[in-house]
Amino acid sequence: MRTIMLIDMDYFFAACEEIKRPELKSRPTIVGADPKGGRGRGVVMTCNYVARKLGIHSAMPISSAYKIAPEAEYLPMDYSYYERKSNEALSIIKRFSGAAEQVSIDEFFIDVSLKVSNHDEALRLAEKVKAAISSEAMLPCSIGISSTKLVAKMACEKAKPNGIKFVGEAESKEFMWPLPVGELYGVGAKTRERLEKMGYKTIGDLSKVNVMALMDEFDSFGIELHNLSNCIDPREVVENYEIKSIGKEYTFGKDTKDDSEVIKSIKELSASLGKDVSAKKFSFKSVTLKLRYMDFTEHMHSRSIRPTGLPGEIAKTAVEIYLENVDRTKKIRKIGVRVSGLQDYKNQKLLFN
DNA sequence: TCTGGGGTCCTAGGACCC
DNA sequence: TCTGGGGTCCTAGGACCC
Repeated sequence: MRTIMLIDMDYFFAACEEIKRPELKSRPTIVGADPKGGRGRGVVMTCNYVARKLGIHSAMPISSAYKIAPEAEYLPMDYSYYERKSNEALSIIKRFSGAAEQVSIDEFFIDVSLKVSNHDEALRLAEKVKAAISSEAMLPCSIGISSTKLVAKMACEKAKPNGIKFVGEAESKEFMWPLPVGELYGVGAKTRERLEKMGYKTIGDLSKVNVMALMDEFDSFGIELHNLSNCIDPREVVENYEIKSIGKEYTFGKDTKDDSEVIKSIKELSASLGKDVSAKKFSFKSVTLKLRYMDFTEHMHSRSIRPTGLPGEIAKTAVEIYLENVDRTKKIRKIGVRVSGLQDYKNQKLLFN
C-alpha cells in the first residue's frame, strides 16, 4: 500500500521570526505589509497563534489587523531567510525519505511506502521527522499521512497546529465526505459557489453526483471533481520540480496614472527580477507585464523574445509592453513583471551574444 | 472595509507549418 | 458551393494554492 506524508510548517514566516527573536512567541506577531498606522495597503502574510487567538489570519487586510491589535509586532517579509529555513527543513526531511517533493516554501510531500508497512510505523516515522525538524531547524510542523496526496493534504489541515494525523485508505471516504465542498483541495471560492448552487454542500454530496452531470457543468474539471471527491488520486510524489517562471509585483502606495512613476517602478521590479534570474542562471524567452487598475480589473500582456539571459532585456521589454497597452483612462494600483520560458543556461554561452 | 506577492495549471482562439 | 487535419507556439484570461 502507498503511504504518503505531507509535512507542512506551522505559521511558517512568523515561526521563522520567532527563531530570530524568541520573545515574540508570547506576543501577537504578524508578518506582512507595513500597517502604516492603519493606512497600509497590504495584507497579513501569516501570523503566530497568539495573533490568531485575537481573530487575525492570513490574507486579512493589514489595516484590519491593525484595528484589532495595534500593539502587535508587525514585521516585513525576510524572504531569503525563510528560503534558507525551508531548505534546512527539506534536507532534514530527505534524511528520512530519500526524496521529497517541495510543493511550496513550507510544504513537502514524501512517499514512505517502502519505509513503513502499517499505521503504527507510519506514525512513529512522522514523529521522528517532526522531532528532527523541531530540534534541528527549530520549526513547528504538522504532518498528514494517507495513501494519496489529496487525503494526506486534507489530513494535515486537520492535524494543525503541531499535530500528526493518519487517515488510512479504508477510512479516507469516511474522513472526507462530511467536510464542506469548499475544503476539497482544488475547489476555491468560485467553484464552491457553483457547487453550492447546484445543491452540493459536502464532499460526500459531490461524490455521489453522476460524472456526466459534472462534465456538463465543468467540462474536464468535472472528472477531476468526481475523482477527488471519491478519494481517487493516483498522483505520485515527484522529486524534480522545475521552476517555470519568476516574477515580481508591486502595489503603489496610492493609485497612479503617472507614466514616469509607473515606468520607474517597472524598471525597479525588472532590475530586482534580473538579479534573481542571473543568480539562478536562467535564460528566459517571454516577458509578461501585469497591470491591476484601481477598479481591480487585471490585464496581462506578454511578449516572446529571442531567448536571452541578459537582465537588461526585462526592463526594456516590459516598458515597451506597458507603453503599447496601458489604459490611460484608469489609475493603476499594482504592476507585475514576470519572465517565463526559463532555461538553465550554464552551458549555453551563445545566448549572451 | 479592503482586498499582497509568490507561483501553477488549464482553456481557447489564431497564427503558422506541413 | 466548398472551404482537411494535426501539431505547436503565442497570447489573454481565469481559477486556484500558500
